[in-house]
Amino acid sequence: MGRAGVSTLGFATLGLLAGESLSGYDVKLRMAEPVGFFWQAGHSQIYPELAKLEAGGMVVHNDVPQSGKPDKKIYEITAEGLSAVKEWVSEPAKSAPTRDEATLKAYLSWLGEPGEMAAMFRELGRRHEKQMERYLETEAWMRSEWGEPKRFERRRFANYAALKRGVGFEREYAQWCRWVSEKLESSG
Amino acid sequence: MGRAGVSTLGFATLGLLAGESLSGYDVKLRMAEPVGFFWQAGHSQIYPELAKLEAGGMVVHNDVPQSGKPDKKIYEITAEGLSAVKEWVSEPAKSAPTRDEATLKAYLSWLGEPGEMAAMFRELGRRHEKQMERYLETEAWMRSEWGEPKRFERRRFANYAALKRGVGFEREYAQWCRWVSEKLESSG
DNA sequence: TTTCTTTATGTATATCTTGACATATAAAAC
DNA sequence: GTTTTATATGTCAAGATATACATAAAGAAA
Repeated sequence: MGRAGVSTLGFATLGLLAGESLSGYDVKLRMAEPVGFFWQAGHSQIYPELAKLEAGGMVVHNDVPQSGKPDKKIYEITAEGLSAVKEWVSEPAKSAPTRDEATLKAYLSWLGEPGEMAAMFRELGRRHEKQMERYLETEAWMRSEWGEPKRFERRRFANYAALKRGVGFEREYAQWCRWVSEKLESSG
Repeated sequence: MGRAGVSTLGFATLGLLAGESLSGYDVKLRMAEPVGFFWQAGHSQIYPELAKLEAGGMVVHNDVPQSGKPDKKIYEITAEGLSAVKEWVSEPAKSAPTRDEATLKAYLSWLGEPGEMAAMFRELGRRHEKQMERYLETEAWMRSEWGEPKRFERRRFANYAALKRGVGFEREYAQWCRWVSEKLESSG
C-alpha cells in the first residue's frame, strides 16, 4: 500500500475518478479494457475497494435510483482523494519485473522436449505479436483522431505513453519468443 | 495452480530440485538471485511450499544433522515430481503483462507536476539501465566461460535464454522511461 | 419464447504474497 | 570484545488476488 493505507488498486481507482465520476461497474469496465493492460482487477476487488476509499474519505457516492435494478452508485473523488493521488503519482514507482511464468519456463526449458518447447514459445510469440498489433491499431487511431503526438495535451499524452509501453513490451516479448523457439528447433 | 494442485512457485521449486538436491535455505538463495529476476519468493513461502510438495509426493527429504544448528533438510525430487515439472514446462505459459505500477503512473501522469514526473521516470530509467548492465555483465561472463552461445548445451542455453529476456526487457523499459521523461520535460 | 449477454451490485472462500515474529550458532567484520 | 552477517528453519497475521456464489432485470439474439 501507498500513502494513508491506499493500495495501488486504490490509486488506480482514484486516478480514474480524477477524470470523471463513475459507478463501480464503470470502474470495472475501465479496469478491464484500457487500465487492465497494466493493472487488472475484477469487480469483486473493485466494490470493496470503493467502499474502503469512501471510508477513508477519498471518494463519496450518491445513489442514482434505477427502475427495478438496484441503485447505481456514482462515485466522485474528494479533494483529499485528489491530492492523495496527485502526490502518489510522482513518487518513485516500485517493482517492475516481478513474475513472468514464460521466462521461468525458458529457464527450465531443458526439462522439456525441445520440439514441444519450441512450439510453446512459437505460439506464445504469436499471442504477443497479435497483442502488439492491437496496440498499434489503437495508436493509429489516436494519430488519426488526435493528430501529431507532439501536440497531445497532457491527458492524451498520458494515454499515448502507456500505450507506447504496451507496444514496446509486446514487440520485445514476441521477438524473444521467436528467438527462443528458433534456437530450440535448430538444437532439437 | 497448475496440475495436481501445484502452484507456479511449486513448479519453480521442482525445477530447481530437478537439477540438484537442495535444502530449503539453498532454494531460498536461488529464488533470490537467478530465479528471483522473474519469480520471487521469500523463505516464508518456500518452507511451507516444500512441505506441501512433500505431502503431495513430489519431493522427499533426509535430515542432515548439524552441530548445534537445527538439522539441515535436503530435499530431493521424486519420479512423480520430475514428471510433473516436465509436463508443466511445455504447457502454454499463461499471463505475461499483469501489473506494472510505472505504466499505471504514466497513464495517470497528467495528474502530476510535469517536472516531477519527468524526474521520476528519468530515475526509473536509470534503475532499469543499471539492471540491464548487470545482466550484460553476466552475459559476457557466460560467453567467456561457456564459449559460443550457439554451442551451449540445453541447460546452459536455458539459463542464457532467461537472461536474454532480462536484457531485452530492461533495455526496452529504460528506453521507454527516457522517452517519457524527455517528452514530459519538453512539454512542462 | 426461451436463452444469452449486458447492466448492476454485492459476499464468500481459498490461495498467494508480504512482512514481522521467533530461535540459534558460527564466522567475519569492526 | 562486540556487533553484524550468514547459515538454518520455521510460524503468524495481514493484505492482495482469483474464483465462485448470489441476485435481478432489461434487451438482444436464437
